[in-house]
This record gives sequence, C-alpha cells and structure tokens, in this order.
Amino acid sequence: MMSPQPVLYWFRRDLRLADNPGLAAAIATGRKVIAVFILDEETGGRWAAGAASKWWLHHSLSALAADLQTRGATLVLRRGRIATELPRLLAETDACEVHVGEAIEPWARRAIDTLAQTIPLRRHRTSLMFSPEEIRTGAGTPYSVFTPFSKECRKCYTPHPPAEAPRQIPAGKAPPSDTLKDWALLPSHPDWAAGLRATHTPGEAGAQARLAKFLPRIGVYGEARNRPDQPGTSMLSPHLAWGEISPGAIWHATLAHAGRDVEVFQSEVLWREFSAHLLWNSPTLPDAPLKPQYSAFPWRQDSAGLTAWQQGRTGIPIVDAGMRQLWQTGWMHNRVRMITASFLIKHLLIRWQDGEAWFWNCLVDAELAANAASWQWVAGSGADAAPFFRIFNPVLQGGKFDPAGDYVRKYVPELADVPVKHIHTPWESAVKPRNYPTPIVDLAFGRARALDALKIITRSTA
DNA sequence: AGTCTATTGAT
DNA sequence: TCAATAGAC
Repeated sequence: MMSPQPVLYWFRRDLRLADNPGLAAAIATGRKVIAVFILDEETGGRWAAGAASKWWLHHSLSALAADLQTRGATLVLRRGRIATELPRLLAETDACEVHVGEAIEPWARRAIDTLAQTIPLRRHRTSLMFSPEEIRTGAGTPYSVFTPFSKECRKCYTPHPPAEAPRQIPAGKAPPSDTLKDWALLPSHPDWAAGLRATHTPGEAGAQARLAKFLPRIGVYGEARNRPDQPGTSMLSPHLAWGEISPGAIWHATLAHAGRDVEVFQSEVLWREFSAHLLWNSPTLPDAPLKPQYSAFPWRQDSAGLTAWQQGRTGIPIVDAGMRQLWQTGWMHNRVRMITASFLIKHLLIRWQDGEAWFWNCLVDAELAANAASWQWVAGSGADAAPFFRIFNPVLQGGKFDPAGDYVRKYVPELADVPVKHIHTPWESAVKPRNYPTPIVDLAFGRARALDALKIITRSTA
C-alpha cells in the first residue's frame, strides 16, 4: 500500500522555526514534512553567496539542522541549480507539493517562477513584513521615496505576536543528504573564521539573544546608533539576512517600548523593506544606476585606489578602520559604511558597483536588495538617494562620531601613539605613525574633483 | 541622513 | 576669534 505523499519545506533565507509562516503552512497540510536546503552557487552568477555569507550559512544551517532534529525532523542538504535539484528532490521523495519563502533576488524569482509552472509550489512571505506588491501609492505605483513608503507601511501594519516554533514536526522519510563539510563553506584561512566567530553567533538562538541584548538600549538608539565607538546598533542584520529572526518578530518586540528612538529603529527595519520593494520593482538595481543619467558618470579606473580601500590602507583613519572592521569581523558599523562608501565613490571616483561587490563578499549580512539600494543611495543614483554633492568629510565625521578615536585605534593600531587631537588627521601630527600611509588622495582635492565630475552629468540633463 | 563659505553678531 | 545661520553645491 502506498503511503500518503509528503510535502517539502524548502528553506531559503528563512532559516528559523519560530514565526515562519511557510514552515507552518507545510505542517498545516497535515502531511509529513521533509525539510530541504539547496545550495545554488550557479544560478545567481556573481550574486551567489559571498565568502563571509558562506561562513554564516554554514553555521546557520548547522544550528537549523540541530533545531529540526529536536523536533524530530532532518534537514536535507543538496547542492546544484535549483532548477534541477528541486525537481530531483520531488521525484525522490514523491512529495506532492513544495512550500517556500518568497524570493526577492531577480535570479531566484525567475527560477522559482519557472519551477512553479511544472511543480505545485506554494510561496509564503517569510523574510519581509510586507509583500513587495502590497505597498503601493494612491496611484497604484511603487513608491520611490522612503518617507511616504514608511508611512504607508505603518498604516498597513497590524500588531501580531510572532508565532511560536512548532514543538514537533511530522517528518517524512528523508532522502540522502550532503554534509555541510562536503560543501566547504568555511574559509580556508582559519584566522578569518576566528575573527568572524568572535563577533557573531549565527542561528536562531543567537538572533534571539542579540535581540534581547539590544532591546534594553533601544531608548537611546537615535543617538547611540551613530557611534561606531559604542555598541549602539542592534547588530541584527546578519540574522535578518538569513531569516533567523523575522522582521515582524523584531517589530513586535519593539512595541513594548515607546518614544522617538523606537521609531528611528523601526524605520531602519523599514529601510530594509524599502530596499526589497525597490529591487522587486527594479530588478537591475544591483547592476545599473536607477537614475539613467548616472550611466554617463565619468568614473575613474584606479585599481591601486580600490585595493588600498579594500585593505584599509587609504591613509584616512576612519575609512581604514571601517574597512578593517569589515575584513576582520564580516560586519561594519552603519555610520562607517556610509563614510567608506562616500570616500570610494566621491573622493576616489570609483564605481559604486566595485564597492558593492566587495561588501557582498565581505559582509555576513549581505542582502542583494539592501546592499544594492544602499550603494545607490550613497552614489546619488538610486531612489530617494542622498544627493551626490553630499560628500562626507571623513575627518569631520571621525571627529563627530568617534571623538576620542577609540574606534579608529581599535582597528588601526598603527595610530596608537597619535594624540587624540590628530587621531583623524595623523598627517598633521608631530607624532608620525609608523607604517601608516599618508592619504592616497587629498580630501579637498578629491571633493572638488567629485563636484566637477558631477557637472558632466548634470549639464547633459539640464 | 553634509560640507563649505560668507555673513553676522557676540566675546 | 568664534558660534550660529543661510545658501550653494
């Protein structure tokens, strides 16, 4: 006698059990559930997971597999194109349908749309609070300005507590699985992994712990979040990127607090939603400027400058500190992300896509939508972007947000002996730092050059 | 969610 | 000299 057909739950960027409506829907079918994850490093091309993301993914999958195990289920790992692996899994398990979280990445959307033509595929919103098609202007068009978008989101939001993790999962017979070790996701350089491990705890439990640690400080978020020398941010981004916690669960947790600072934090969650909204409606966002006139921008070819920026050897302390924090920990403080991005794009006149690609490889929290939208925001070429002429002066930014130089000294030990007065301008200090470069570009010259470059595209569109 | 410069009025 | 302010980029 044939046993009833199971369903597949296909985990993607929703590696959690709690508040996961996709997994819940799979269980609610009343059938046996088989949990699968497919590592597809081919379909996305250059937007396959970067090195830091792969480190995170290894540990997150390891945590998810353990959590599933305690509920009686096994996580089945497969590697290959989703277009071939998913049908293969379906055939092997005789599953009657597949449940999966909605994808935002254009390559994944296309592949899943195609699969849905031949496979019974049920999509669920597991990684966003709002469906990218749900939030529309009065005219029915997508939003291109953040503030009205966020107001509409707040209007549409109805408070609901996050769903608890299922206590038991009626597991179907698991087909053969790869092992995580087979996938070799961990970096070959052990020092790098050590730096990442010292900073982060991937997995659903780590996400909850991070949230619990942040909430008591949410009341001072508005100011503290700008200080890279202080632990003012939530550091939830990598957990959100892999869906170890749902944005709705984070939002709901903030409701126990009140005040302007809470709204500021909530707005950051909504910026992530806005990025997804932009990518959904403009699939070329990661590759091409949203404002077409920026295609004519006179970028410089400067591989030495790009390398100096990547390695944190530009001679500008706060830029170098940020780039080294990124390399050492897989994460960079948001204020410093804006400063380093502005420096690359404006003072060095290097294409934002080069910065985007480096961040993609180095950030444990890399999300295609947020990364692309944020780089275009700094470049001035995106939706509701900062104007190009808003050029951060890294010396002033350093003095304002790292006044004692604690952040700079932590990541640029060459500056240990430079007095605080000159910690952001060591080239003016009587105490010369050892083995630290002089600025690769004069800041006033770089600023003027950037404004000149801007004239080329503003003239042509006037 | 900026910076620079000029200007003004207070030390 | 310097903080506050406005306008331009």
